[in-house]
Amino acid sequence: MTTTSVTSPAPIASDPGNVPAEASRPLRKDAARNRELLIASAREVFAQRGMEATLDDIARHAGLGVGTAYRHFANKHELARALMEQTIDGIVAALDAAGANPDPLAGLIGFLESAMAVQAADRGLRQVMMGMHDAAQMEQVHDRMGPVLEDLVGRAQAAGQVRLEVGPTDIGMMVTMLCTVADIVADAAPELWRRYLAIYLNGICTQTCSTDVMAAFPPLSEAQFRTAMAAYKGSLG
Amino acid sequence: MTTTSVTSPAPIASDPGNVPAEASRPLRKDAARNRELLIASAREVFAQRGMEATLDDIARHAGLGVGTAYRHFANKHELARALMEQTIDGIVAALDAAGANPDPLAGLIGFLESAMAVQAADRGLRQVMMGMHDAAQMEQVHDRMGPVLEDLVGRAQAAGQVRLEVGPTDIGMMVTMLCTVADIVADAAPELWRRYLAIYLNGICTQTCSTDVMAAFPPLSEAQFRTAMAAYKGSLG
DNA sequence: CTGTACCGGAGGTTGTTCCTCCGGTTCGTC
DNA sequence: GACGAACCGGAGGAACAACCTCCGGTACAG
Repeated sequence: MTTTSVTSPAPIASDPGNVPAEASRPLRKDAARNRELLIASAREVFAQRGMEATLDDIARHAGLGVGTAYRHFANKHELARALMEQTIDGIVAALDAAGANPDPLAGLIGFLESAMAVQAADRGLRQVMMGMHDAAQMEQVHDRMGPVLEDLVGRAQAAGQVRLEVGPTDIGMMVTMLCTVADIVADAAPELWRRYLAIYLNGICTQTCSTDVMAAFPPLSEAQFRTAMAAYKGSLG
Repeated sequence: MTTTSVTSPAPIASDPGNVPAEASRPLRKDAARNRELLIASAREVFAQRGMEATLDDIARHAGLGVGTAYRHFANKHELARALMEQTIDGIVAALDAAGANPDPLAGLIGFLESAMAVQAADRGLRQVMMGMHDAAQMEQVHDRMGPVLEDLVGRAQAAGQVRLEVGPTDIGMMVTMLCTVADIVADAAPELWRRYLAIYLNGICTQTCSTDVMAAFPPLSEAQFRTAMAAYKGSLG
């Protein structure tokens, strides 16, 4: 879509190039420092607490006052959007790389693993990818990933690696489901999504495999499961 | 929902027996009628909009004033809890029945299908089962279902029907994931959870199957997927 | 017909989120 | 080293939402 003019190569993070309407004078030293602090803080806070975090939260976490935060960013959405864009670009790039893999299933699995690893560590990102926060940004993701994914699945099927009943949106739905797992066990077992990815892949592939993954990431115990589900309480929304 | 008569012979629905501290006189005719209206309305509203519905909403949906609602029920939680309890009792009963099935896998699958069918139609219930609303009630569910599920999975493994790496909490996690799907496609394809249940079963069973289910419930088209994800926006929390 | 139980919904209370405002501080320049 | 512009901080107000109460008016039971 319209590449946001908000940012340059090293987007938001680096320099005073992102006031759009004005060739601004260089930020004063303290202002520049605080801007960086805010961006770093935002990254952490959004990753940890998700999009419902407040600009107030971000400011406080950066050790700054609220006013300072609002002077630098009109609102949290502007900030969040720019931050997410960077991360999503990385995921899309990973998919493009996967699309070039001569072994389509290996490419697909590799992509899923890297994309999920990023999402497992970032609750804000999960919310964007699951459509729970910014619809426009999610659309953009689908625009860029849809065709590549379709091609990859098609080729994996042609190669006899993936069952013929499977469709491209099954992959999207799988990612969404795995994000739910990642949300639930973010604290207890941050890599448990790998187990359920393995099971699901088992379900859509022609050959059974992944016994080793399932051994490496065993199921939650009954007690762990209960604790995790209870903690999930307010986790979304 | 179903058009069943509101006056079921079940707990909360029937009569003035649930004012605890007082052997109350029978409700006046209009009061009794309104009480039933409120209960029916609550069932619909919670199922459709989930637990974040307000007693105000329920009253309005019943065509009554807010005051009337608050006179009958101290708050929405009291009402919700009683309502959910009935539904959950049904699910637990289904599990107990499944536990008695001589074919453990058939029992397990039958239970999952019936439990998911109920949850797919009731967003409020999904929230309770996923721990997003009432922790105590969820605990109760786990207490009653945990042992039966464990036994069922164990027997299915002993019979060589389910892979040995699988644990009982995998079933719980699977249900949770399927609830996410049900949430997303509640409007677009209310039975699509069956497809993903089939895929997961494929992933945890020793034998591949379910080709027919996957054909009967095909994947969303790209366009459907996008629409559903976009609509999911505020669906949770 | 009369008194009591019940109805309705305006509006108060509390809690949350977002943002603004301005006295005081720091920076960079002369 | 001193002055003005740019910046900081956080109290607090505006906007919103959820929840519940109150009381004038209405419908039922005897």
